[in-house]
Amino acid sequence: MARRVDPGRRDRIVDSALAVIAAGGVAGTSHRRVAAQADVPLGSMTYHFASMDELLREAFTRFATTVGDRFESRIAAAHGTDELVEAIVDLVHGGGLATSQDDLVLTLELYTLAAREPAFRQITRDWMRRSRTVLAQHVGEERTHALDALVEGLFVHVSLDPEPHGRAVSADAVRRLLS
Amino acid sequence: MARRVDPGRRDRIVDSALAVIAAGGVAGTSHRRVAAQADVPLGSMTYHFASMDELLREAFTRFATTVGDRFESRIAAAHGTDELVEAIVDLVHGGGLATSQDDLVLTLELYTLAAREPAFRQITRDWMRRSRTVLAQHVGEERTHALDALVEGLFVHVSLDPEPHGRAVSADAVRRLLS
Amino acid sequence: MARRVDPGRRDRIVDSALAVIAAGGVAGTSHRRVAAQADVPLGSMTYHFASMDELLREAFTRFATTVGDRFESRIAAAHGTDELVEAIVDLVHGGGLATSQDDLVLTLELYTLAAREPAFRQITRDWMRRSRTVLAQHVGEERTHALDALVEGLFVHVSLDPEPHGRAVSADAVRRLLS
Amino acid sequence: MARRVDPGRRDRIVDSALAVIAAGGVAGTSHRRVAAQADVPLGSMTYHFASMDELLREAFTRFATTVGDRFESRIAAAHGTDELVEAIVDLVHGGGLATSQDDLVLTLELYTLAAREPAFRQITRDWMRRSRTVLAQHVGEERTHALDALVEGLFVHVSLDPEPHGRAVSADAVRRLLS
DNA sequence: GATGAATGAGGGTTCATTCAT
DNA sequence: GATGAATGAACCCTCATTCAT
Repeated sequence: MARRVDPGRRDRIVDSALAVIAAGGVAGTSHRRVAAQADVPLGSMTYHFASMDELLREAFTRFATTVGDRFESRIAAAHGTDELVEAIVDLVHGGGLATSQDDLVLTLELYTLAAREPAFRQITRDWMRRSRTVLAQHVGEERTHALDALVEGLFVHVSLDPEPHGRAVSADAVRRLLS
Repeated sequence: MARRVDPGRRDRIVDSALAVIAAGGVAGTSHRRVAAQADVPLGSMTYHFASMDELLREAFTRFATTVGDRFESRIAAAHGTDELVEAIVDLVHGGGLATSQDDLVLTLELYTLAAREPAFRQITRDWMRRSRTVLAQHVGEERTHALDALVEGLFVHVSLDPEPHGRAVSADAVRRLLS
Repeated sequence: MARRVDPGRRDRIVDSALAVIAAGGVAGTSHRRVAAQADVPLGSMTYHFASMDELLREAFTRFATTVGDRFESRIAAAHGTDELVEAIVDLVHGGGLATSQDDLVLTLELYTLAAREPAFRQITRDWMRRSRTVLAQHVGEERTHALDALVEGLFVHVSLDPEPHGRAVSADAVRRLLS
Repeated sequence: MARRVDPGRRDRIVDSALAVIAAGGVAGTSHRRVAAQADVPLGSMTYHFASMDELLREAFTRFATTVGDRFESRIAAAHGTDELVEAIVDLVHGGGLATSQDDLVLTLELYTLAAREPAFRQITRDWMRRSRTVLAQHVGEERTHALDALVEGLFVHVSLDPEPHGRAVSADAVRRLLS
């Protein structure tokens, strides 16, 4: 059956889990489907991850880290208000918070889990904290809460609205919170 | 067996579905569980609702309408900027968008479905439109997008953050978008 | 797939469970094996019995009742000490407590479960009580405990010993407890 | 990793197996559980014992020897009928055949295996023979069968009955078989 | 119209055993 | 010699849906 030696298998399973979640939601995610996606025997799943929950936690932690990285590098590279506004608008309008519909799905699936289970709320809390820390490089710390929330809201609305509002609307709103 | 005459059964099933979803998520929702919650025979489920999807659509439509009603009545009752700000802050901080953790869960479950399935995106779109229509009573229509997005973002952050920001932060942000 | 109408299916499953237990022990009993034995779809198992435990409880209850019936009718038919002794010796030496090796296996499997789980101890307790009630028709109630225990021990030893003791040994012992 | 040098590991595995069997029955005994109990690597199990069956045989052999030792020393120490009766009653009523509920479980699990598999019947046969040999120090050999069987039955009934009979009942019965 | 009974598919998980190291 | 990693089979159970009544 070959494949007995397969380093990086754990990693591949985590990535496959994210792909499966993006395609069918957490509800549609099963050991069997993830195993197929990762080209790994079914028995290998619970060997590497004690339970489905553990796999989900690891997958979403990786996801939050990835998106957080994009957010951080884009925001950190901005200098001055104008560049910051542009960076945020880019992130919201398809530039980083979600590079595909998959990212939107994953974000919302994570929030949904977080709303029900404390273990996942830890992940979203860390994610939010990190975002605010990055924003605090440009704004007073007391402003980061509202700014981050606005980014959140704009992102969700742009993503879910079939006729989303334009970049100018987002830019104007951001600028108001910064002024 | 009693209960053969049971008007309002459809309604009760829909409400029960929302209760079950709030408790265990869409993923944990099954005909069996909803039937048990509604005290209705299992066979009755597929009789009243052709499929699970149909039941979910109806349940979330009702939910969006209920929350939308609360939003509308609170916003419509406000006169002048100060009252509007206070109304919004109330809604965000536990006053109407979510009267319990259940409402948060239901909101996010709906968004999650909407991100993946167009049929549910229709529900969120109508909900967002209605919100903006209500807000347009106070603000120019072009401002409603950003304002509604901010409300969204503040609500999610307040709800998911173990140490949420205070009312003053929300009030200040709202005021800036209104000015 | 025919077979949609199948009265007596529950009964057949219980009997099949006993057959499977006798063949491979409780440890070797699975829904699959019982379903195959009963010629019933696998899904039918947990429909009729909420859990494996419930099936086991019902199966062993039936078994205890069956053996108890044999014990009762044989003992009740005896008149006078001589006939009673002969009845007991018959029962012990292949005449009723176990009509086959299967009955021995089932008896011991039941005792084993009873030793670990109170739910099954209820079954053995009822069985023991019934035996003593029957014996009390011939002996003072205070003697039934020891007599029943002796029957138990003789039965187990006869059954497990590759070179079991003869009927005379059993008859003598019983007679001593009766005198 | 430590533990590479670990004499007595085989012994510890056997003892752990008995502990696991006592806790969850033979049915609930697995390599994994025994390995965990013995604090031994899983791979070590099939290295030391070719199969589960071999481990079970060794474990139950040890168990039968242990209980047999207790039986022997208690019986051998008795002088005269009165002391013998008291020794037996002690053994039956919590004094040696079972020093805990675990011993009862193990005894019955062994009988159950013996009823189905000849390899284990060898163990019970040797155990019974040894018991009779010890009893033969006090009684004519032809009486040991019935006496041992009575001990067996009294022990099981005392152990499984929620309201077990008293010591006097056992003492009287034993005395009758001795007279 | 309404429902209890039924079922095949699939769920997560545990397992004894194998094998490369 | 000893073991961590791996796996395919089997485990119990839940499910949406169908169907005879």
